[in-house]
Parts: sequence; structure tokens; C-alpha cells
Amino acid sequence: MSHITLKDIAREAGVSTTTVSRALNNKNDISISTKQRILKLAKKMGYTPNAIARGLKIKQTQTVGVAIADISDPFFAPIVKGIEKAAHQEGYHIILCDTDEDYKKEEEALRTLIEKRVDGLLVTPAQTDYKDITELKRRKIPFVLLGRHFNFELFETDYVATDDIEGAFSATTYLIKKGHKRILFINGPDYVSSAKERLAGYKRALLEAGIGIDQSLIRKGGIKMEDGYKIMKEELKKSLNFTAVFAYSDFVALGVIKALKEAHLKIPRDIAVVGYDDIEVAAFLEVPLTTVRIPKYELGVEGFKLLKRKIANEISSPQKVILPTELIIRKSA
Amino acid sequence: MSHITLKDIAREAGVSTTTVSRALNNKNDISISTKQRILKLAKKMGYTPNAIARGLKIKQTQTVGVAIADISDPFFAPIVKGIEKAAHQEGYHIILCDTDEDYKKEEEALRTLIEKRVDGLLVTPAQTDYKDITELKRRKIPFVLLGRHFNFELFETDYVATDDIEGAFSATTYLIKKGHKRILFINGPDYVSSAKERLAGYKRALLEAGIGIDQSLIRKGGIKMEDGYKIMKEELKKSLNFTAVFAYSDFVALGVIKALKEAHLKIPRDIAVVGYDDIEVAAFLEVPLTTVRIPKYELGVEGFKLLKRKIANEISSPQKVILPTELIIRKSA
DNA sequence: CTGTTAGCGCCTTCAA
DNA sequence: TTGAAGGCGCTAACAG
Repeated sequence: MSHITLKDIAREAGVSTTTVSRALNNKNDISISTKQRILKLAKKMGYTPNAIARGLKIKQTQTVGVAIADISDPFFAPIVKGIEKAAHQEGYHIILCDTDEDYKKEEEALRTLIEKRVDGLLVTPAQTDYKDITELKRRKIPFVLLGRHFNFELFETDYVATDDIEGAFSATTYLIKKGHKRILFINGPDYVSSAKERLAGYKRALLEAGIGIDQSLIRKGGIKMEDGYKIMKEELKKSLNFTAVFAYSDFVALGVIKALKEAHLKIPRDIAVVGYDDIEVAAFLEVPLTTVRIPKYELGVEGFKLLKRKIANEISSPQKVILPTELIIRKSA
Repeated sequence: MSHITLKDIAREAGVSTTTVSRALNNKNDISISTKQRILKLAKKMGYTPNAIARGLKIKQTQTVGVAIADISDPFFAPIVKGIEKAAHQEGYHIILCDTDEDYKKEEEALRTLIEKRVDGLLVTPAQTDYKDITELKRRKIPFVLLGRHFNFELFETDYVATDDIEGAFSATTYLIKKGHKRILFINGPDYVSSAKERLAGYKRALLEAGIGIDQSLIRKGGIKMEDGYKIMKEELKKSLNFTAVFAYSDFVALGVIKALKEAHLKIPRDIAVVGYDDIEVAAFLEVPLTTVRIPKYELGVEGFKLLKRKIANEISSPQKVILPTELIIRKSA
């Protein structure tokens, strides 16, 4: 477990550590013969460079921190994969922190990630607070927000996300075109930007279709399957005054579907259901789910790419990258 | 982006860096008053310790490397989550590498992870080769294998996995009890330990039931959905001489189900299907999937715990931790 | 209780 | 083309 160092090689080769360093880093102010001799020796001795020492010296770690809400969630996992692939391609590693959608944990994650001196950060902010993010900005630590963002007018940050107004608009419009006039919208927590945007898209679609907005058809706070289930159960106790449900996420839709099934309501015959995200399950459900696809992997890739540019100081003013969504029509609506 | 250092604080406080270090690390060979004075000052100055420098000095990074086959796979993602949670609890971070089930990438991942001087490694080995793992052992770098392992008699390593002989045995026995005598087994690649074990469990169940083993009912090489689909398509072209399918994984089962559906065969009426892993989708399928559950999150947690003990040198001889599987009976068989 | 010295492993001047 | 010296930020002896 003790590693070979430059010094070990230098001693063995009868040169200085500087020379060894030069050889290993393939510099040109060294003779080809000694370079090759040292390279061969290093290999023979099983030398593995110490990136920690190097990082301390050159002040960059080739590592980015990733603070994500829930790694095992089929929505976030592909994002992480995209980040990892893009990072790896550029010679970066990722340190992963799972924040459980909890601001306190997010704050702690960012702090410890900074202690690890990551070159930059990728974050899906919980958004119940944002002191930690402003702190990042104040300290000029490169970071990019993923899938969510703050009001750009008030708090400018780089981010990559999808246009959720557009996504929700197309989903709602689709339902309207199918003849639905009363669409129950089960939204996420209203402090999350994506929930705000989806609500806006939903409203805009209704307005453009000349359908009034009925506040009683807008429910908020759903994010997990249980939320969708609970809210749907409540709604089903009332008189059924809607013909379709638009859910904040596919997970919420899953809960909705479960409640509907228990009530012996057929999808889409009795109630149409549209989700959001297009997680892998969506296509395999008993009634395959119509949903708005978010390019998750690409979100990760683009997130890293933008971060990389930030790190390289190629970006002056905050940049937003908006990826397109796509309405995936299956059987549920 | 330039950080405050001990030296900065020391200068400001009029003490030596050592004293500051002592205060920050809450040592007791320092007066309470100066300790508090320094702590307050450090906070005020916005000090964030440099874990890189610390790591270089104390020769540990409080970081473990995770080389996993596919982060976005619903089988592996919960494992990673388990690792992260367990690691975080002990003050560790994880550096994540996605190996795509490819030995070359795995080898590279391990090498670069070692360069980052992780304190230990968690690996789901691709098993097409194992030089990289032996190298780990030779260099006495603490590591634990996850979900897979090498023949313990030939190559001892620490690992945490499930008893897949038992898992496959219980699944096959269940099918037999349901009256199936001809069970098609679509196995994974035969160099993976879990595939070997599942095959053994399948055979044992048949033997114990006094049913002969028909090699034509054993297919290998399936791991992804497409594999299951392709193999099932092939089998369906022949005369249908089996009444049940036992798939290496739920993903393979998904492919099988798709092929069955296209052939207008009903599950379980015409053909019963049993999967393995119990990924999240399994419960939500049109015909909920009967499968063998692997405690994925726990696998990650136990993996980290064992690694931690390895790192702390609390383990002399290679240790295996076997987690129980559970047959989850749903509708598909 | 506090400071001085030294060094973790590496890279970067600067001289030779 | 090579080496010596210094230092990244931190901690661990060792003195005092």
C-alpha cells in the first residue's frame, strides 16, 4: 500500500526528481534517451503518479463534484451517467454526493466538496434555500445547475435544463386536442423551478384554448409516487369533475395510476394520464404512459461541458443551455 | 476561487500555523481561549480546509473509489446509493467510475482511482479478465468486490454478494412446484460468477425434483433486454417445448416478455416467466414480474462497511459477506 | 500551551 | 539538458 515516488525512481536512475518529473510529464527539455530510460524504469517499478500531490501543487484536481438529489432515481441516474461519461472523456473524475432533496444535506455536500478542492460543481438544487449556491458564486467556484434554476432576473447562474413551460404546454395542449377540458394538474413543490414552469405551461395551454383556469384542479406538492397516490385518492373521494390528469413526474403518475386502478377506473377510457420525465418504466407499464421526455443523459453531458468551459474561464456572463423536451405519446392519453 | 489557508489565519491571529491547525482540529494541547479565538476568526474569514493538502500529509483521503458497470442501470444505481449513504455516514466521499461492463475501462478506472489515492475500492468486476484485481491485491490496496466474485479457492478476495445458487434454486423450485417440467433458462455470460451460480441453482433444483437436465433448454449470454428478446425470438421459432422461462435478470425477462407478447402468448397462462434482481419496474409491468430480489441498497452498504474494516486493517483473511435473496411472487409465474 | 522544523510528492522557477 | 531550491497547505514531532 506504500507507493513508489518520483524520488524512488530518481534514486534508482541516478538523476534528480526534476528530471523524472519531466520524463513522466513528457516535457521536451529533456533528452530522449533519458526520457525513455526513465519511462521504462518507472513502468518496471510500478509507478503510479500521486494525483493528490500533483493537485496540491498545480491547484487543480481534475475532479468535479456532483451533488444530486437521488442517485437511484431513474430520472437522476442517467444524468449522472451523462456527467460521468463526459467527464471521463475529458480526463475528469466525479465525486458523487446524494442530497436526498434536502437543503441541509446539499449545503454540507457543497462544503465538503469544496474541501476536496473539486475544480467545479454540478448541482440539482433543492431550492428550499439557496444560500449555498450564492456562496459558490461569491467565492467564484465554477458551478452549473442541472434541471433546475433560479429566476434568472434575480439570481443569475449558469444552468442547463429543459424548457418546462414548453413541455407542459405541449402535454396539456395534447390533452385538450383529445377533447379534455377539465384537466387535473398534480404539480410538484412550488419552490422548484420546474414545477413553476410546468404550471405556467399548463395554464398557458388552457388559456390559448380558451379554457378557464380552475384553481381547484391545480394541486401541488407531489414528487414521489406516494404523493401522487395520496392526492389522487383525495380527488377520487370528491365527485369526478375532471377527465384527465397531468402529473408533475412519471413517479407521481405511477401513484395516480395505482389510485385509479384501485377505483376501477380505466386508463385512458375513464381518465387519461400524462406524466413527465419519461423514465424507463414509463414504456413498460400496463398502460404505457404518455409523457414528456427529458433528455436526461444529454442533460448530464451538456452540464459537464458547460462546467468545463466555466472552469477553463471561457465564459464571462452566466449561460443557460436549454434542451428540448419531446412529447411521447403512448397509450395512457 | 483562491482559498484562505492556515497561514492566512495564523498571520491574522498572530500565532503559528501549527496553533491554528490545532485549533481547527480540536486538539487539546491548546488553550481554550486561543482555540475559540481562532475558530471564530477562521469562520469569519471563511476558511475551508484543504483536504488535498491534508490528504497528502496524512496519507489518506477519506475517499473510496467505486467502479461500477452501469450507474444508470436500476440494478446498480441503488447499490451506488447504498455505498454513498454508508460512506457519507463515516465521513467518506465516493469517486464514481462507470465501466460499461468492459474490462479495459475497468482497468483504467482502477488505475486512475489509485492515482487519486482513494483509501479503498469497491468494484463490480467485468470478469472477462482479472489482472487488475490481482494487481490490487498485490499492491495491498484495500478493495471489496460487489455482487460478483472469483472462485474463492483459486483467488481469494473480500466480497459481498448474494447466494445466487440459492436464489436460482428457489426460483426454479417454485416453477417446478407450479407444475413446470420444461423450464427454459436464459442465463448471462458464463464468465460472470452470478451466471455460474444461477446455472448451478437451476440445475440443482431440477435434479432434486428428479427432472433431467436438457442442455437445449439452457441458453447463455443474455444480459440486456435485447439479448432476452433475441434469444426468445429464436426459441419461439422452434416448436414450443417449454412452459416456463427463467431469466438471468429482470432486464432479460423484459425482452422475453416483449417477444412473448409479439407472439401473442399470454403470461403466465401460456408461458410463465421469472426474472432476477427485482428492479423497480418489475412490480409495475403489465403482468407484474415474479422475480428473485437482491437487496441492492444493502449490498452497497455492506460493501462499504466491509471495505471500511479493510481500510482500518481490522481484517486479516479475505472475508465474504453473503446477503439473502428473496423470491418475490407476483403474477408472471 | 505554543512555536520551530521538517516533510508528504509533486512541479516550477532559476541557474548551471 | 540537468539539478537545486522552494513551495503548494497541512500536520507531526520536538523543543521550549
